[in-house]
Amino acid sequence: MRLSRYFLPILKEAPKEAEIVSHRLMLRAGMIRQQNAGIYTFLPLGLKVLKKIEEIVREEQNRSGAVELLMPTMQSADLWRESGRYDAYGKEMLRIVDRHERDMLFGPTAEEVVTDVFRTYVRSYRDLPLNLYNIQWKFRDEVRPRFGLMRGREFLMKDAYSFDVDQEGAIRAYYKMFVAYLRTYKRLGLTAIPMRADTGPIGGKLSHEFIILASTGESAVFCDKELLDLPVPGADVDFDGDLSPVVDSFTSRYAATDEMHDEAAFNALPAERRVAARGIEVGHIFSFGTKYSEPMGAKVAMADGVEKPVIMGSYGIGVSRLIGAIIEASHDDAGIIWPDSVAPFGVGIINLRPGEPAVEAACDTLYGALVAAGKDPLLDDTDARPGAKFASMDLIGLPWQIIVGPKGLADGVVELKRRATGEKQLLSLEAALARVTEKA
RNA sequence: CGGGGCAUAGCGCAGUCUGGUAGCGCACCUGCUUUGGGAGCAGGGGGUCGCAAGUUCGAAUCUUGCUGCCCCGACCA
Repeated sequence: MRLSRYFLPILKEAPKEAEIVSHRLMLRAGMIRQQNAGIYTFLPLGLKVLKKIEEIVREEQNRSGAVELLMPTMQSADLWRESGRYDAYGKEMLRIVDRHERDMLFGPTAEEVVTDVFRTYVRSYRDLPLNLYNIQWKFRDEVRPRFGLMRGREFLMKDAYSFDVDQEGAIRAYYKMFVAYLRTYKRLGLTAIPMRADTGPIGGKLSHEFIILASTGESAVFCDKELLDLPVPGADVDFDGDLSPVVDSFTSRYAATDEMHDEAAFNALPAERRVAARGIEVGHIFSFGTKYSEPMGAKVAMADGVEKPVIMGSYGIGVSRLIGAIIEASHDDAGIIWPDSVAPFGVGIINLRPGEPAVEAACDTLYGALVAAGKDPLLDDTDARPGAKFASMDLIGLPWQIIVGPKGLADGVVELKRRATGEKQLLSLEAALARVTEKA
């Protein structure tokens, strides 16, 4: 993409409503535009990041064996009356009456819809296990939306739902998601720590929040330092095999949010392993048995011919929230520092002297080669001054910058800069290209 | 939902206390000079001062009501 033909409204000063760093940087970098409290337009740059995160989430869900579908944003109140949640949910649910006076709602989650889909088609234990997921916009009419994308009212969520014949199968389904989540966050450049979560009135031990550490996190968290460096399974992990060693390696170490915190257990750790920090919740998984299958009649015939309600679990990742979370975890004074996996463009090329033939030619060569290599470059071909271009490129945080100017070209070199480290080196065009396109 | 704050040009702000018909920086447009870390000079465009009533000869400024947004707390991907 050539910047002169793109839509990237960069702001020098952040609007005053933005307080936390990720919100400020997203507004300044022209990624989002607030339309209402907790409701945002995703501008082109923000949309590119959202799509990249979404795709990584999707790949890891698929790898674990979950199957994607797409459920509607508008749901019928009748389904929610079946589960008993229509009255229970409260004001967070946005309720709408259509032209025929039918009660509708903007889905805050999709247990009811997915259970309805399941009961319509699945009749036999032989069709299980099954895990259905979708990546869809949700709406929760939060009392106090805040922190930009961290707590919006309209947000993009991946929500998966598992169906099993027995508790043993449900645990297996839970473990698959547990491992898929570890892999997902790892690929996003984040260190996420699973923490035991309150299961509420449903009970059961199977509930974890995935938390990333960031000073601006919403909740206080406590954990064993060893959790920060535990190995995460590779892409070759066998999801049909025994995942409990992996899960146990995480769950056997102390980790809790403040509401689940056990001071005594925490203090039993050696002092140097105690981590007390702030955290951002980026995922939540739990197993809830027959809470929905029972009242909604989602049953399968067992081998003996008797019908039994299925055991369910649900697994959420806040996809749009992750944009904010990644920025909270990865930025400096100059702006965002994108992990390579989610960067909106792979490489930024700065043309310091648009209109000068040698510089233009070098930029065109780089641009063409990077496009061919699939690196999706952004070429700043505008006539802004060098300082402004450097500042903008640092702000939007692309992993690599190639700076092309007449002085360097006179010596046959361009400057290659790594955004994360600030490291700069003077290289020939070919060497810079090779460096940027080599496999990480 | 309790507590606090803000609303003046696209963004950041001054002006409000003490009423006299709106200003600064950035951004934007034109021209010239400039060009390796947010350029300089000159000229220019853009605002029903959140909305509505009221007080007054006169309201951004005073009064009342409303709306929107932000922050702290309780709750959530």
